[in-house]
Amino acid sequence: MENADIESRALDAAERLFYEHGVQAVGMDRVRAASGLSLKRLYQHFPSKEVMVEAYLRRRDRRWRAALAEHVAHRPAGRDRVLAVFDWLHVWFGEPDFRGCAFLNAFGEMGTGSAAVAEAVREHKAEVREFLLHLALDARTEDPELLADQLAVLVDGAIVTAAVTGTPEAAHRARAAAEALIPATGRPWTGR
Amino acid sequence: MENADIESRALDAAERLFYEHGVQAVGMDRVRAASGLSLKRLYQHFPSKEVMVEAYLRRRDRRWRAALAEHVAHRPAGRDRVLAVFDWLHVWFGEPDFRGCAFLNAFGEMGTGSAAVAEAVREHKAEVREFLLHLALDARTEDPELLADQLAVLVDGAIVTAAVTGTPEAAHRARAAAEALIPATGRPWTGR
DNA sequence: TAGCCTAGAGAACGATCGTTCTCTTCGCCA
DNA sequence: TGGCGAAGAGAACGATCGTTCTCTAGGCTA
Repeated sequence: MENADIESRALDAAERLFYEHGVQAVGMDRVRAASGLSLKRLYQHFPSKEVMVEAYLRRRDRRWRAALAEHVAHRPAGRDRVLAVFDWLHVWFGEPDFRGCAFLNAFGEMGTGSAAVAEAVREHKAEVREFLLHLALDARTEDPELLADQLAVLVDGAIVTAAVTGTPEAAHRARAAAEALIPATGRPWTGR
Repeated sequence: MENADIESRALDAAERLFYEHGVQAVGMDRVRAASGLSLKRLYQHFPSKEVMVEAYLRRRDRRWRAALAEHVAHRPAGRDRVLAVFDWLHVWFGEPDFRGCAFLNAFGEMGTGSAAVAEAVREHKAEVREFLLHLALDARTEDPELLADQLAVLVDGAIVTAAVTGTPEAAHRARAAAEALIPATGRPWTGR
C-alpha cells in the first residue's frame, strides 16, 4: 500500500471521528479500528496524536475552502458571488453530519494545550478571510478590508449558530445581513 | 461551611479551569486541588463531572448575561443600546483570560456526548437571543425578530473571531455591521 | 472519660488514555 | 528449500481518567 493511501485512510477515519465526537473524546485505538490500520502503521505516519490532529485539520481546510470556492465560482463575480457564500453554508448546515466548525471545535478543546493545533486553526481562519477579501475586491465595494472582516464574522457566527440550534436558518439571516453591508448598486463592479 | 459556600468554591475553581483549558483536559482531581475541597465533598454536591459541568455553564450564563445587561442599561434605549452590546464585547475580549465562548467551547467538546451540556448551551444562546430581541424591540426597528437573529450571529461571530485572532478588533467590525443593519433615523424609537 | 457518629484526606479501583514493544507471520533471495 | 528482514496484530506499559472506599481523627453525649 502506498504511503499516500495509508495517510488518506487514516485521515478519513480520523476526520469522521474527530469531527463527530471531538478530538479528546476519540482515542487512537478508535482511529485504528475505524481505519483498519494497525497502531504501528498509524504511528509510522503520524508520530503523535497531535500531529494527526493537525494533519486532519489541514486537509479539511484545503477541502473545505476548495468546495466553497468551487461553489461560488459558478456565480458572476460581484455582489452575487459574495452572497453565494451563504447559500453554500446553508447547504452545508443541512447535511446530516454537520456539527459546526471543526476548527473552532478543535480550538476550544486544545487551543491552550496545543500550539500546533491553535496555529492550524488561525491559518484556516486567515485563509478564509483572505478568500472573502478577494470576493469583496471583485465586488468593488467601498472598503473591501472592512467588508472581508465583517463577512468573516458573519460566516463564523452563522456556523456556530447553526450548530447549536440544529437548523440551517442562520445562513439566511447572515445572508440578509451581508446584503445590507454591500451597497446594492445595479452593477457594483463598474464603479460609479 | 454552608452548602452554598462549598458549591460556590467548587464552581469558582471549576470555571477557571474548565474555561481556560477545556472540560475534558481538566480532571476532577485538579478541581479538587484548586478548590481546596476533598473529592468526597465535591461528589456530595455534584454527583458526577457532567453535573458539575452543567452547573458551571448555568452559573456562568447567569453572570454573563447579567453583566451584559448591566452594561447596556447605562445607555438610552434604542439604537445606542443595541450597539453598546458590541462595546461590552470589546472590553470582554480584551481581558487577559478571555478564551472565547465557554458555551461554544463546551458544545464543541461534548455536544454529541452529553445531552445535558448541549441543552445548557442551547438555552444560553436562546436567552441571549431573547435579550437581543428586547433591545431590537426597544429600538423600534422594522423587523425585530430578524434583527435579533442577525445580532445573535454577529455576537457569536465576533466572539469566536476574537478568540482565534487573539485581538478584540472583531467587536468593532461586528459593531459596524450592526450599525448597517439598524436604520439610522434620528430618533428611531418614535416611529416614522 | 468512654463510646459513637460524622466527615476529613487521599489511597485505590477499573477503565481508558497515548505510546511502545513483543512476537508471529510472510515474502524474498541464494 | 532454508534463512533473513520487514511488517502485521495486538498485548502491555505507565499515566491519568471519573469514581468509590478505607481509614483516621475529632466532637458530641452519657
